[in-house]
Amino acid sequence: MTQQSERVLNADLPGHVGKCVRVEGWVHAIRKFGAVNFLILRDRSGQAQVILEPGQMERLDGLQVETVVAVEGTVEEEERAANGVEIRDASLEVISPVTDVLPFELNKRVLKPSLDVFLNNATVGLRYPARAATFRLYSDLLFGFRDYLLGRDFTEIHTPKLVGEATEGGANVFQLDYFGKPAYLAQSPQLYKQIMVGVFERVFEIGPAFRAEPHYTVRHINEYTSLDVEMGFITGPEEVMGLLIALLEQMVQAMVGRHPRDVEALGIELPTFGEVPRITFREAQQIILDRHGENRFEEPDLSPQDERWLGEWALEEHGTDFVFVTHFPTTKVAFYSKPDPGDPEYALNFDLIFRGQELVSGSQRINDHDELLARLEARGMNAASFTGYLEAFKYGMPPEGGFAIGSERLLMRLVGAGNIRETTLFPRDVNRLSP
RNA sequence: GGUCCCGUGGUGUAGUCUGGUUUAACAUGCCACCCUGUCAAGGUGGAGAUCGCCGGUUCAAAUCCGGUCGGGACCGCCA
Repeated sequence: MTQQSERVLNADLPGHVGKCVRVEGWVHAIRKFGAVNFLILRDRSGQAQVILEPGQMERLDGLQVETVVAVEGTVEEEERAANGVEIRDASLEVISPVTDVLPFELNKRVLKPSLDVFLNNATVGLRYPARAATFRLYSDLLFGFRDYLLGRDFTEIHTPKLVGEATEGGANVFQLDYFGKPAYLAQSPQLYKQIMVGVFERVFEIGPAFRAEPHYTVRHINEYTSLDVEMGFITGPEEVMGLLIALLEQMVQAMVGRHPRDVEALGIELPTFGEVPRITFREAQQIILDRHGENRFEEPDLSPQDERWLGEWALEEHGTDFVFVTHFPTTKVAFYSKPDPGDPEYALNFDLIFRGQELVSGSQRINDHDELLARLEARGMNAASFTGYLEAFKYGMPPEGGFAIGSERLLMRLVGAGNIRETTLFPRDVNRLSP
């Protein structure tokens, strides 16, 4: 049995100058010059340049890029190589040959295929370095999310996605057959996370949310990953909003700290936080009237155009990429949102707009059992189907509140993607159920 | 669900408005050959598309009309 060198990652090669190493990865590109050939090898850490003599080059005859290979050779300093080193005197071993031509080029500066073609071939398309980098940063954002919350005594939970009742009412749920009974895919962990405040005070969940709405927009998909936070013993929604901003700052820091080269390579414009303005729904409408001459006072909610305008306002007037809009009409918010005691027409809720798009919504919740019951009945909802939820309030619930971040939207806005499907690994939309 | 746009080699586009010198063009990819420093390599040559599908108008359709399927954008709704 021949002694096999231990694998070295491409990014670590500069620390192995003069040594014989083994690298493994995918053939990203080949540049043939007859006598001397360049092989660009890609692994999880990055790319490396290998010099292949013609005899070694022959081993790739008939094979395509993305062939998986192992290369053993000597690391040499080389100014002309991309990261200052290259591998010479290399011997190449094919680990997994590729004979089919790729559906589109992965080794060009720009990715050419339309989004539809890309997504139909996402299994290989995601290997495109910039796309892989995007999702590496997504992982960092989630790390930052966990890191911040665990550090503040939050408990991570996972609540069921198969539920017997539609979470918040409405018909926009996927129904399925559960041993002969109707069941639904959870549209939100909302009710369960509130229940869990009664156990842990502070909880969070990273999990899927399913929405059966047939929406055709660049910012909606039918399965998305929701970043849910819920906390008890709050003094008001302001406390929750403060935590949200600090949390987002840490998430961005995690991204920059863990993969600064990806941040740079993707040309990410880091968000400006500053003092995030907090305006009420009515104030937001006034701003739109003042700045754009559009009277929105009869509208029960903000339109996408309104959100874009408010994003511009926040940037120009407050130098921040964020703006809170609070106190939406009580009739418009979810049944569990607490009305403002000072003006019950409006709720103690908030939306956070990031770069002109709704990113987070949250509120202080009704924590009084009887008030909750009355609210359900006033809305014509069947209180009997909320028995388990209501029980948690019957047996003692502190003032509490929370929010949910659309994780793919956050990533979309950070990397400047034009469509949420670009920041979802395998998006589920009205027409797409595979891959 | 409403409105509007788009389907041309593997991929991305031009050509469509104003039907006919279009054996459908260009780039990239693929194949072959040349090249000792590329890094979006370069050069020469080659293969690859009955122009989404069905029907209609016409002497003639990628081009005009109708239907159909597929894709995209905006609105509604939301994260």
